Amino acid sequence: MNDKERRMMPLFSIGIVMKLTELTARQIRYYEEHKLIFPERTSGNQRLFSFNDVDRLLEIKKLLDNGLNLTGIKLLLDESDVEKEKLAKIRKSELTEKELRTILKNELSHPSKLGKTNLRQGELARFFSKH
Amino acid sequence: MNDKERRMMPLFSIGIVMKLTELTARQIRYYEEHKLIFPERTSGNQRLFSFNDVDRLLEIKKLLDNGLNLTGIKLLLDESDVEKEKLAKIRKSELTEKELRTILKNELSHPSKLGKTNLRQGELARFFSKH
DNA sequence: ATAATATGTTAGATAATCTAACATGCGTTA
DNA sequence: TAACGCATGTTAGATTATCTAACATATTAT
Repeated sequence: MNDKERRMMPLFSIGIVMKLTELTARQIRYYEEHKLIFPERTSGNQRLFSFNDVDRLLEIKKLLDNGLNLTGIKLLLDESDVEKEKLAKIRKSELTEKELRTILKNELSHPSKLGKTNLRQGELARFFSKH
Repeated sequence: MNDKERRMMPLFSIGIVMKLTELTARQIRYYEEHKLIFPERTSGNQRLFSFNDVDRLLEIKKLLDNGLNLTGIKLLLDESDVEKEKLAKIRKSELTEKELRTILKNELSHPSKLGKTNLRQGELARFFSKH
């Protein structure tokens, strides 16, 4: 099991997530309803959140504070996810030479957040990592 | 907030801990009853476990497999905790010269697990750390 | 053979969470 | 200004998860 999988493991009940994020249950469910997070469910239909989910909620909270609405936040986070995928692939060298050239070329014409602070590890992951 | 505090944060319901440890609720409660673990409680009296608690449960499970009984396990874990405290103090240089000399002298006559693999970071903590 | 240990199982109570509906405050727009 | 949409609050009723306590059972130690 690698870090990515660890951060995706469904671990936390909504009660804990409320404390970790200082969001209400209503808010958390509303964000799920609008497809900003995708918590797992127990066999009895209760939500189970991962580290990633909590990170995302903290990010959502911050962006709401900054005046964005849910639609904008969804766009931002989705794009951010795409960038993260790219970075992960690059790190693991899963790209062919051609793909890599395509990405880099594209990066030159439409600079994204690839490599910027935006892509550093999530708030909560840092919170719980060891160093 | 440092690592020690993070690992002590009450985060997991008993249901999650059951899955993480593959222990039954009965077993987990029994070990608490016998003072091997000390999970927190919610305001509604439901148990909340920390990383440390889960680590401890995995250790207990392993030792039971190896034929120890709860009494012996408690002794081992308690002693191990003492050693960890010593190590932590040493790391943070919270010891006077005299205390340090006392520890080292004692170490020579009654070698404990100080510094041995026994004191490496807990199973779960490693499980969830980033590298 | 009996006692102790560790765990299973059950019952009944309580806590936590779920969905769905309606309410509210606050900008935005017609 | 009135109507609307968005984000959130609140409530009700149902369901799931967890709790304690008691009794059952299998294995181990005396």
